Amino acid sequence: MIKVSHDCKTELNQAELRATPARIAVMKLLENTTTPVDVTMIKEYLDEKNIETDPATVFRIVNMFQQKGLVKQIFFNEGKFRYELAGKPEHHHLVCDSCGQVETFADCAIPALEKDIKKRKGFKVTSHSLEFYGLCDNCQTKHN
Amino acid sequence: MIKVSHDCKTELNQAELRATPARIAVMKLLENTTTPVDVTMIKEYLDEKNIETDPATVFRIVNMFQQKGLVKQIFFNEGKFRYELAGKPEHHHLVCDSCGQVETFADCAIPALEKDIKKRKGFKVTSHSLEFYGLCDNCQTKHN
DNA sequence: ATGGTTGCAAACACTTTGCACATGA
DNA sequence: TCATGTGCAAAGTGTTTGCAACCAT
Repeated sequence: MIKVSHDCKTELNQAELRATPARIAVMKLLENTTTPVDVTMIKEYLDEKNIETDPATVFRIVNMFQQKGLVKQIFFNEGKFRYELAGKPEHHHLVCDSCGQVETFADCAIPALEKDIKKRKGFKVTSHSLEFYGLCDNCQTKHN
Repeated sequence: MIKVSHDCKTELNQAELRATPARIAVMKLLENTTTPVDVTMIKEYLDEKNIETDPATVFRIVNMFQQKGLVKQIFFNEGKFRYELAGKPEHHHLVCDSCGQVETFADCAIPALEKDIKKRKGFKVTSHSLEFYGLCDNCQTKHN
């Protein structure tokens, strides 16, 4: 029983959030994009869809989504946050320093590391961030 | 031949930077601290040492240091950058969500992962960031 | 002496907040 | 209806920049 297309409205209501046009559109964007997006990108998307908003509202939306556990904040050393849908299978990002393209990479050895950290440091890991920076396949051939 | 205490002045000159009081002090702070520091913390340290500066100068100093490869920018999901001396052995940070204390953790499996990434994605990793968030030993007993 | 550095003030980018108005349930 | 959301404007951070004065080399 595969649910191909989410019903954003219901999804929002389940999170105890009212389904406003802006929120529905942000949900849709997040569901259809593979790269984490920042507030400016979201705003541009809303503009395209002729949904009037201002940045403050977009910030409020993503913050609320985050609080409800719908999205995850990501940081790429750009001085601003990006957001992606939470609940995706564990994965990390490969950020190209040259073209900015973002690939994803699953399957890493972190869970084992976390156990090790607990054992050796007594520190209980609840989350982590792991991003890789470098050159994507394309940019390697272009530039060197 | 172990060099116990660095000569910050020489070190700066080697990096083609003039050894000003502020820069020397920042070098010293970085050498004597185990936790990555942000600009505000640096500024406070300089105040204590009665070295007049303003934040713009501190930003210029850390940016210049970074450009010269003397320091590394670190991000802890706080909305601002921290800095630590570059050239330390590879390690990662354990950031306590409760008290903010930062421990370090060496020896992780990333280098092997990077090879895997190159093989599977063609992406050439030049750097990565890996931080863990959770509860330090102390805060686990205090809060739960 | 002179070019790298700094202080100050102003500008920027990103993000948050207060309040009156609008709207989804 | 009425609590929840939004628009607008203003303010709060963190960071960068232009320019004249300053100081390390």
